[in-house]
Amino acid sequence: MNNAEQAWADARWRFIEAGGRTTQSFGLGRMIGQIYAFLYLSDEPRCLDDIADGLAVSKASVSIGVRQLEGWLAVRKIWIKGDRKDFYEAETDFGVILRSGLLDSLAKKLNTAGEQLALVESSVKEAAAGHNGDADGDHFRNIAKRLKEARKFHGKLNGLLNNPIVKRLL
Amino acid sequence: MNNAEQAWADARWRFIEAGGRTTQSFGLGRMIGQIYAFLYLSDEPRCLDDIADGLAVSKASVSIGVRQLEGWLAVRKIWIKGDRKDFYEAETDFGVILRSGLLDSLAKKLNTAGEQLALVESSVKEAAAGHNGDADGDHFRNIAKRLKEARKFHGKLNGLLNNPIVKRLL
DNA sequence: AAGAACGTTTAGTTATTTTTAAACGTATTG
DNA sequence: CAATACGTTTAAAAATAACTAAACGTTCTT
Repeated sequence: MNNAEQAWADARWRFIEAGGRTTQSFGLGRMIGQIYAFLYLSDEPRCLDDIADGLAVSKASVSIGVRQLEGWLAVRKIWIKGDRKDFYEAETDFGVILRSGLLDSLAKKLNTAGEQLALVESSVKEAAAGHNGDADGDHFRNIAKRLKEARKFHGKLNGLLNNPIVKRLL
Repeated sequence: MNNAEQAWADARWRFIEAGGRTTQSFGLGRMIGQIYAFLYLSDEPRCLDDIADGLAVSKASVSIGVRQLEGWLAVRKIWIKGDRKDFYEAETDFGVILRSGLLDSLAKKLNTAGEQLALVESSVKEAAAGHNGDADGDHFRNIAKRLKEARKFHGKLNGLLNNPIVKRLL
């Protein structure tokens, strides 16, 4: 391998590692980013073994990671006739990934958070009702007020995530 | 503890746990969400020991977690005269937290990702230049094209994060 | 100045997550 | 139908992250 080739191999590997660190920092695990980066730097589809070899990890890890990526539409399964292997290629349109994959899961998390808010809010209202006029009542009513604000913000965020203008910007 | 009180204690604890799970799912760790939820349901500032007792964890964990939360402006240190303890209260304006804390760190991550993109892009361009006309050259030029698109998207995202309209919506 | 009350750091432990090797199931080939 | 080539599952190992107890350094109190 000559100098130029080595330089490219180095750059490529650093990019893959950076991808891994990035997804890691979002709590998605290292494999996800590494696999995606690997496929992103391939202009032709790759099979599981290619990926596993390329990243020096087990095929099992790749199998799991690839499935996750597929769920987010970050990666696409390619059928090559005459070959039994599953091939994968990276979705290069980040807008698709963001909209269909990541923002979706964000919206879901936001939703369960909202449910928890509603639960505790109704509970604190009940508590407040049971302490009408006394000092503890003030305590509960204060908290109820906060929770109401929180729910308002929750709605605002939800709206933003579904805002067509914002979506268009991606 | 009577029935109503027990119901409130339960709801409260479930809320705290849900907070922990939420931050966990974002890769921020469980403590962060639990501490924040605890303070959020207190209408008066709490010291480290209060929090540690309330969550049944060590003071060391709380000390670390609280510092993290402070960095995001999600929690504020309160000085109560005549008391040497540090008290903390939750920032109840989620807009502040999002803008000053979370989006900031998101922007930073986006930025380092952009740097990596630029690095690998310049490297692939060099590689392409070294293979002018041959088949490998096409390979490199294909990848270069992708990376250019990626950088474009990166810029778009960056713009969105700094978009005043979006900021106003929070 | 000694003692007590803090918050922080750190070294070690525990818990969790990630990764792997091997077993497995299925489809394909000879 | 036996052998091979796959992708997936799973149980265990390895790596990582979270958490704690104890030691520490400060600041306050007496």
